[in-house]
Amino acid sequence: MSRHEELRAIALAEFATSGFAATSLQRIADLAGMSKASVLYHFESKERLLAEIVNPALDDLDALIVSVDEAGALRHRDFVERFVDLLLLHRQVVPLVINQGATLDDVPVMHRATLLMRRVSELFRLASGSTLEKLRFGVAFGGVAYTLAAAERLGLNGELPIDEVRSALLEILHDLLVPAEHPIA
Amino acid sequence: MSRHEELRAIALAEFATSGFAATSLQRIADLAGMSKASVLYHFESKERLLAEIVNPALDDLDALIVSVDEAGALRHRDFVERFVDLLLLHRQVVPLVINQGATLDDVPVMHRATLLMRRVSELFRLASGSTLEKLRFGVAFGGVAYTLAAAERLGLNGELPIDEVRSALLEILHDLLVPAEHPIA
DNA sequence: CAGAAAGCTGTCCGATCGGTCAGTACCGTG
DNA sequence: CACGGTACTGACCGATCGGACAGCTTTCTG
Repeated sequence: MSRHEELRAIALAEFATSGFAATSLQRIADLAGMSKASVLYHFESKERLLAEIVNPALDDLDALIVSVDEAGALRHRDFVERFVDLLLLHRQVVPLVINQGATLDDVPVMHRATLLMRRVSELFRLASGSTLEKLRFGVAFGGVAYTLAAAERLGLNGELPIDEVRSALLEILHDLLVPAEHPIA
Repeated sequence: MSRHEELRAIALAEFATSGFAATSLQRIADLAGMSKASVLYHFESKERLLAEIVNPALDDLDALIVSVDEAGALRHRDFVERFVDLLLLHRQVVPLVINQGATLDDVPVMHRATLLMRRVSELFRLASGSTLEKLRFGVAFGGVAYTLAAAERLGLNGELPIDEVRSALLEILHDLLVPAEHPIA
């Protein structure tokens, strides 16, 4: 792992657990065993460091949305599965965006995240749905993100087998997001 | 509304939308039309201000938990309803605790919040359940909290009728938390 | 070996942070 | 009128923040 990637990994872990504003460049430098000035040699600013961390995940999300747009129709079951895989792949970035997106929406990369999440919600055409449907969407994705954040924070990576988490999240999300398909109890 | 209460309300709104660390005493003072020194006259420290904001909600949660303990058994449906009402009553505090509890758990009042949430999870005996059950709990409460945070941030208070929100959240939470009672589709 | 480039650092800067303190204006009460 | 508390303020403090910059090594390359 290059020094550049190592710094990105360290910063991501700190941003996700302690918050962007609360994580100083000095702390990142200490964890990496170098000086603050060296961190700013690799990344021209703290904001740029954040952008390089978050953008890859947003790129993947963008690609997923585009592929759905091109397909013309949304196959819920299929989308939920790919979405969950994406969340798991970028599971450290998820809480960062979810928990601090509101606070940092003046930062370009976080604004991009907000726009992408809005497009996801429009994909489900739930933005114009009933209050219940809107809340189902919010609870589903907010809930998954929060759960991943908590798991990440408590270090349950080893304790909770990731494939179990995957199938559980799939079931929960499917229950919440595809209400039309499951019979009323 | 006394000056003291007014400051608490202003600070709560800022803490919830911008975060505790990112909200300076100077900003609170500006919003209240007074000097920073005056804010520190009313509240001996920034942490104390946070505590006075969060503790009333935690007191209510504590009382709810105690009443369940005394009842001996947990009636899921009943508890969920009272819990949702509590979340709605303190809906500005919820995102504050959920989103920033992890970051600020060295602050006593936030640590108290963490302990109380743990007791709630134990109430459902889901802490020792399967991975699926653990995740159901996380998704449910994380999702509700995130949704309330988003609604608060986007100013949907007027747009989303609160009684509609209440019944919708009840339905969603009940679906997620009382899986044994709803027949498999 | 020479010199360019990359990696890294100590030092300094202005701004802002939470918090302290002496002092001031206003208040109801004797 | 005098006075004791309440509300409030400007000035100041040390610490820390993100960032700029000149200069020092190390490494790569012709």
